[in-house]
Amino acid sequence: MARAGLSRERLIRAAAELADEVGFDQVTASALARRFDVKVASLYSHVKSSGDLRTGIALFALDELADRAADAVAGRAGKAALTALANVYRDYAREHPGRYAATQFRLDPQTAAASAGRRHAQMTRAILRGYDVPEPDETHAVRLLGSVFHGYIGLEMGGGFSHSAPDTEETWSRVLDALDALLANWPKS
Amino acid sequence: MARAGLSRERLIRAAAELADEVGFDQVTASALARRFDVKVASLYSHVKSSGDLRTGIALFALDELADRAADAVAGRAGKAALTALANVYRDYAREHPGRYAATQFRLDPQTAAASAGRRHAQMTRAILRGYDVPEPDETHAVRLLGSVFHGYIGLEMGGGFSHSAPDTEETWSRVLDALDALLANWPKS
DNA sequence: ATAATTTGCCTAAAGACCTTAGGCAAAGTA
DNA sequence: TACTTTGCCTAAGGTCTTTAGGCAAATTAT
Repeated sequence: MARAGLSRERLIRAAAELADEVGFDQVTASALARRFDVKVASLYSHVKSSGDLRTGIALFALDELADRAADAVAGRAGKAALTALANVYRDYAREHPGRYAATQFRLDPQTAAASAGRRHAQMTRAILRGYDVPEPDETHAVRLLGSVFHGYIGLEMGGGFSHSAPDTEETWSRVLDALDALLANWPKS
Repeated sequence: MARAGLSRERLIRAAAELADEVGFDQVTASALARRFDVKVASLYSHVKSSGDLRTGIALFALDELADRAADAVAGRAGKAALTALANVYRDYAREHPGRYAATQFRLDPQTAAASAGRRHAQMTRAILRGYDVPEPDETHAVRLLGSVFHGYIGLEMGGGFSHSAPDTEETWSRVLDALDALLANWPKS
């Protein structure tokens, strides 16, 4: 019987696509097996468990997203960099909702440390260099930016802004303006 | 055989407690049945489905949280109100992680409209009255506050701030300072 | 080229969960 | 006390996860 040519890489890639189509938490070993026209048990040679599969998607997405972010901030500074980074996150979430969701999958500390998480923090930090945020406050600012991006995207995708009047594009740009202003006049501690 | 005295109310209450103990997405009809020492099928007279159960928890949590929020903002204005509201959310998330998670469960528009969601938006809006945010910008500000609260709590609970230096309490208070300052000098559109 | 080994996918099976259908006994009503 | 309703039960079919053991295809060695 011909082989299907499975591999951890291919499985995770396909699982990421599946996540975008049906939602991250609907990603199931069975569905993935079906997609490869293979029996479920066959996946277990390549992936330790269902959780391991999810972890794989998360790491993949984190990495892909970090690559895009790095591209976006390269050669930009100040508000241009801020906007570019923010839009990368938001666009990624819209384009690849499943992968974006995977991005928030809780990883154990080990795995998290080895993930692209650091790169993300690093990039946000880089943006602050275009502003006058004093060094000891950097982490606070990084966390604030992370919160706003993550929070806004979460609410927007979750339909939290659905039935209110002004469209979300405008709010988004106002939010970025506000963040820019805030970083520009960072309150002296 | 003596009856267990199930009811939709009791089931949802217990499910909310279960959620806090094992996590919202580990809330399962089976686990709940076990807790009542009852067969799983018995739940289906009181609850339409597993999803219906989750919806129930979500509505319950949304309501409980809105009550706490209302208490907190009552008699306060300006920064005091802002801080109080923000802390209600954060404290609730820490005290009742499962219920807080339920709060973000995606409801269908019908159900969402009938939920306490409006009350939440209303309270955030009320806080803006202590600041000079022009009326047409209110929605933008409400969304920004929601994003920051939701985003910060999500990252903090998800361990996103775990292995960085300054403690999260300080960041939190700096974030609230920043929001206060931002609302106080809301940029003219 | 053939033999030996490794690897990949399969079948089988057991456990957990969800959900529906139909039954019997307890609670509530006539 | 007889009748009706309601609550929890058993039974059963379906999905998903995971482990164990087998056979055949691919790879490597002879």
